[in-house]
Amino acid sequence: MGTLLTIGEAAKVSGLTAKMIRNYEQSGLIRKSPRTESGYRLYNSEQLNQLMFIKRARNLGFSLSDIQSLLSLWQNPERESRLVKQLAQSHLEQISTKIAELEQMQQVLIKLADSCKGDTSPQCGILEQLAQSSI
Amino acid sequence: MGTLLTIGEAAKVSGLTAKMIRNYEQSGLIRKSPRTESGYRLYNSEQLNQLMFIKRARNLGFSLSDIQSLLSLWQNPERESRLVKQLAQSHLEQISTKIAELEQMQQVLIKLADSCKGDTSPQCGILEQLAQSSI
DNA sequence: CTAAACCTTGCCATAAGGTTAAGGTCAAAT
DNA sequence: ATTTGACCTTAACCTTATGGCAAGGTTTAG
Repeated sequence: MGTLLTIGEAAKVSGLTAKMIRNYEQSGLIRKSPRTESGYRLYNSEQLNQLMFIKRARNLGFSLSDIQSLLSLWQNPERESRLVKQLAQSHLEQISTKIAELEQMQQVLIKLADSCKGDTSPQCGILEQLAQSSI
Repeated sequence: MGTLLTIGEAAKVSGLTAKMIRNYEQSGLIRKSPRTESGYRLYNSEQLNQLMFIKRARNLGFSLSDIQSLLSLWQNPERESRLVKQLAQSHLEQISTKIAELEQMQQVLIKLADSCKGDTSPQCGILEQLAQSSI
């Protein structure tokens, strides 16, 4: 139960890197971990759960700033789930916006690429349209 | 025909910022522009066309490094259009990959958000799943 | 003549790390 | 007992593509 992991072990288990864990500590996302006499960081299972929480949230694209809020809500037993959902939906909107932007680029790029034969001749619709049109 | 623009005017016309134009010059993307006696940069129509080319390529999500290649191909009358098309298609692949990643996040996030009532109670499926599941 | 609106360089900050350096520590093998 | 190799420490710089600010010079309009 009381197993303590070094930063490398915690990194391996959580899927983060040791560097990320140190960064999260320095930026205040997680509390400073206790150290051995020689200065090695040690992580208990509670802190490991926090690290895995962070890893999962990063996988979903949440910013570290959002994750700070999520961690704080997670640890507050009197939270309102409304605030959590707001965060998630705001993030979802950003994702949708980003997808729409990328799809717009994709459409234009496909048209451009179609207008270029892609052979050994210099003639190329991509360059022509980048040079002239109002894309 | 021989109109010369200051950096602020060139920025306005191209849609870039003066800061970006200076950065592009310093990073070697565009050549150093001529200056007035007092040191102000001046842009002629050819350089303005380059700036607009850059702006359009940025709007399509090309990196500055890609744009360096595109500019070089554009200015080389003996280019092979094949190389231009390769660049565009490689960029298209990156866009598709990014879209797929975002859509994956989107799907998971929608499920998570659905599992949270979003009211004034602390109970929240988003936090629960970030805390436990293997997302 | 002066004040606003330009322009200049240079440095710092962002997000989220990766990389490298220079050095301390620990455990196992010799 | 010592050495080796894997691990840990901090610090500092690199990345991408800008934004922002400071401190100062220039130009233009009133």
